[in-house]
Amino acid sequence: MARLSAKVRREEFIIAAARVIATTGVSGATTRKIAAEAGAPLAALHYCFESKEALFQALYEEQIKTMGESTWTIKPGIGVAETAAAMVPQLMEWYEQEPDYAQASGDLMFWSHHNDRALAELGVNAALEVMRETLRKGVSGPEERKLVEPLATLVLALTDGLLLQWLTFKDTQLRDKGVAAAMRALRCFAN
Amino acid sequence: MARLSAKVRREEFIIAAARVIATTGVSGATTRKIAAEAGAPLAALHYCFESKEALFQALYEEQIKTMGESTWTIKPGIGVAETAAAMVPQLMEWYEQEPDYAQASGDLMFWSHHNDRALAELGVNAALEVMRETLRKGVSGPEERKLVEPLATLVLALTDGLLLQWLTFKDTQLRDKGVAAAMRALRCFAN
Amino acid sequence: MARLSAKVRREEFIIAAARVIATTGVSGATTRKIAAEAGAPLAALHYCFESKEALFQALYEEQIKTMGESTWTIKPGIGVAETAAAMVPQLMEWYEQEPDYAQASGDLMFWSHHNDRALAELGVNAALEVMRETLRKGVSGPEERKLVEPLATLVLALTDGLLLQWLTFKDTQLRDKGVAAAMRALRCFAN
Amino acid sequence: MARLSAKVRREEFIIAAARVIATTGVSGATTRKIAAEAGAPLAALHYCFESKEALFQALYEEQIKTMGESTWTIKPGIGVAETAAAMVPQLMEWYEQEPDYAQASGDLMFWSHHNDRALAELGVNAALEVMRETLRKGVSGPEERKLVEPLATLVLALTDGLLLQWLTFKDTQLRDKGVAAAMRALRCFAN
DNA sequence: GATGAATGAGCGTTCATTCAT
DNA sequence: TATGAATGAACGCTCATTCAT
Repeated sequence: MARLSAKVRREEFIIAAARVIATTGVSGATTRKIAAEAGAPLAALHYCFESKEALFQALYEEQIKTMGESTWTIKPGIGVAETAAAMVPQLMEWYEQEPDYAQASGDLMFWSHHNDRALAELGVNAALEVMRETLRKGVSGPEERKLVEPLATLVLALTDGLLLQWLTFKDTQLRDKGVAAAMRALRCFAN
Repeated sequence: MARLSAKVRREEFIIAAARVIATTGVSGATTRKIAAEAGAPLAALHYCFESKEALFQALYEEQIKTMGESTWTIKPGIGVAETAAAMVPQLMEWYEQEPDYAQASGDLMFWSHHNDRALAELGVNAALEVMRETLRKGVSGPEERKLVEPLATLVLALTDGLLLQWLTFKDTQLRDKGVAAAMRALRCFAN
Repeated sequence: MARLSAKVRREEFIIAAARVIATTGVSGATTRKIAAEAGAPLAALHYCFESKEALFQALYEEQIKTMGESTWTIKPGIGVAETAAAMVPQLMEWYEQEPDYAQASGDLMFWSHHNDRALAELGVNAALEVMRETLRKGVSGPEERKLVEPLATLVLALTDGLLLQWLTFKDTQLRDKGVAAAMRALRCFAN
Repeated sequence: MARLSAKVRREEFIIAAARVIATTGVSGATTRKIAAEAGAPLAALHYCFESKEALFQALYEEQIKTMGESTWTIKPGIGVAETAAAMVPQLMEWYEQEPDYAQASGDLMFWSHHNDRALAELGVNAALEVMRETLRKGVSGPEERKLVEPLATLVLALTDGLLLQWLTFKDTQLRDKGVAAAMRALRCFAN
């Protein structure tokens, strides 16, 4: 019970941290604000996490894990071109459904550059791996295998880039045009 | 310290701010660190800028301006496909030559999301406009005009996304593969 | 520093603030000086009070309360004339016994004019009410009731005015002459 | 011309200081605010005055001088009682006509306690002397001479005290009642 | 185990003042 | 002489963290 409670508390702090970072950025995300957002006493934060940095790491790691566990609606063997194309709108949709996580994820990406390069690399590598795995599921022929790697890079770059534009404008129309263009680019790249 | 024109001083603070942000991130970029990096007394910072925030804005605005003034080696009338393709390596090269500005620019992009949304939009809009203008120079036929807009979005998204990967790994080989893939994607998108 | 109840700590800061204000005036009463005077770390001040202003308010409010709780040696039914006359030396004596509070009280009176007018009015109203109440205790006949209000004003004005002179010269002889004159004026005013 | 200009400038700074002190109190009266209020460059203040303190002293001295030069409408030989009584409303009227000077004067009185005791004493002594002189003009018989000293003390104390109440409430009715009471007290004191 | 109390370090900013011209 | 430029010192305050209970 106590063990569980601690786990639950950790999770609550992580969620609160995401919300606060999404609102104020990393530089404005103080322990006080996070504790308040979590509805927990300030000292509890350091009871659950060694430091604020550790909390941010945990959040970033969780976001990486979440991305890995995300379910993609991909028809197996549909071909890498269609698979890659299908990934873009699905990712962007997830960003829209979880705007706090999307925003915080970007903030933490840059934060990790300055505070934990290994984690930063882990994050991008994890994302790349997710792309690869998903693409592999769609592979329809042996010669398509060679396309998995560059497509993974492309899909990640495109979705990151489009996320930036989305976070800036929050403009659905603009986003959809970008998504359509990205899909077409990926399709013809792979054909 | 010798008497300097306010303009020179401002510029020095801006350069120092870029370096400090590139090293520590926005959250670690304190006025004292920036002043030390600039070799100036702390009070001088507030003599030149109303606030730390104003300094960051000035830096971000300058980066936007710099991007607009960057010279592209584009052969006029070469066609939008080739133009778009040519832009990717040129931008990435600039990022490599100015790593501090590249890193700080990313940090400030997210910082502006939380502190000055108008500036954030200005930044992305400026970048998009640069892409459009450059693409227009390469337009070879009237039917290519329609491609300028989606290509601008794509080039920006791709280069932003590749910058993220580059900032994370600083791996030249990886970057070149990404650049090659992006170029191919853009070429076949436009043909 | 040992663990202290928040109440005790607050009180210590208030006393320290009174001493510092009495010495340096409000404009010289910095948080650092007050904390040093209280023998407490600077951060503790802001743990107990929201701001320096809040500490000053608390001090001023306490002084108002203290004044209300002060015990007057008044024989009931002695008549308003004698009561009013008796109040002057008693108040001046208290000022002499608590010179820091007397001085700080004057400083804060003017400080409150500029920072919290409501508090300033509260202070004077509280003082007036104390005068009224005390005078009422001395009332010996129904026709004296009408004298309570003007006497309250007069006693307060006279004691404030004499306090100013006392704070300036700290001259006991001078003060006693002033007190004697004030007593005579009040006596014959009421007869 | 230049000499005159310097003199004029000094005067302008003094007037500006009075206004700023009246508005913000001594603690909020910064050199910048005063210079701005005077419409003069900041450095000019230190060109005219050795320090901010010197400016405040000059202001306080001028206020003392002004008080000495104030013209009283006193009928000679009317008797000390009537003279004293007549002084109260005249002073209060002057306070109403020059609210900034009245407020600043009070602030500076307490400021001088902490920064220049000699000046503080000078101020009160000057005020007392003004009271004495004016009272002497009204003396109607030799036996009234003895009343000049205590009356001077009383008039000053009463007007200071009433000023405090006036500055706090800015309530004309209340002030007039206080003035009436003070006049009656002075009259019967001297008869 | 859980938390209110406490704090050293450092924050962004403003101050009165001086200096170079 | 007159002033924009410049600054050391200090300001009020908040930070992440620890400690006593």
